[in-house]
Amino acid sequence: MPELPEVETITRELNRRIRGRRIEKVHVFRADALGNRSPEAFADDLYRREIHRVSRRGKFLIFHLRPRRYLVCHLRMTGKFIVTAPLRGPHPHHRLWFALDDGSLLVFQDVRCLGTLEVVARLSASASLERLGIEPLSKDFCPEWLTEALGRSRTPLKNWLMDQRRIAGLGNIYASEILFAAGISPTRPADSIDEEGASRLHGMTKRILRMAIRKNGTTISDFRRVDEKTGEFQNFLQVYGKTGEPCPRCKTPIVRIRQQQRSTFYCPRCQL
DNA sequence: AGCGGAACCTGTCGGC
DNA sequence: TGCCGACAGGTTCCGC
Repeated sequence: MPELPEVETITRELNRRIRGRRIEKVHVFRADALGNRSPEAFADDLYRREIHRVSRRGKFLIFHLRPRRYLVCHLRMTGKFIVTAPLRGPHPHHRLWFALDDGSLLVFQDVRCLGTLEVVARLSASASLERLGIEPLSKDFCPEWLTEALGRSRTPLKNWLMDQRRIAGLGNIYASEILFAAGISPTRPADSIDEEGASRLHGMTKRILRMAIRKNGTTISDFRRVDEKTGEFQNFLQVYGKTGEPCPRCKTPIVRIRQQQRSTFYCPRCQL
């Protein structure tokens, strides 16, 4: 489900809704997300800590707690955080409840149970965070960095963009959309992109991510905001999921191919 | 280094 | 109606 813009949307909304709240109780209905951790140990780690703020790194959501702990979450395909008034009982896909000190409920729900929640004392103790590459909306992500990094790999560009060890936060939707906007084929080897192409790719990456954040992310089926509203960027997609539809630029039918067991959508005429 | 394939899960949809 | 395969905003591990 969520890529950088969706996680950023959730981060901002959680900051608005639950910053400063204290966790009074943790209910675990299904513990898949906790890995090997027992629900009791997990709950003990969080008990009575304050949610000081929420941040994002790549596609990870990070709750900064006081006294100091970090709850590091990955929503994978179908994970969601919803803030609601107290409920009588869990809905079928509710996996955890965090009861907060103002009476509201922070719900973690996840249809496919692929999401992960981890508590650490220092962020550097999280192996998954340590693996992540550059933040595409940071100043460090510049055309020079991109040109240099692309030159060191022969991987097909779409795969390259989705590798979280290189750039953190791009997934299947935005990789396709960025490549379309930049007019570059998803199958081109990374090191075949010249400086001008890298510069376009850099510009479109920033532009599309920013626009998607402004539209509160993309809802195809599952993604929901903290208040259960959908995002709006699905109305602005140019190629993702548009197999057979005319390319918005040249009217050539959009094509779907498989790369790394994922669908890639592109225009075979505009993207070279 | 990097690919394909499978695994982790559940749900939905289309075809027969 | 019901069964089966394909597919889904993700990541990781294994073998080659």
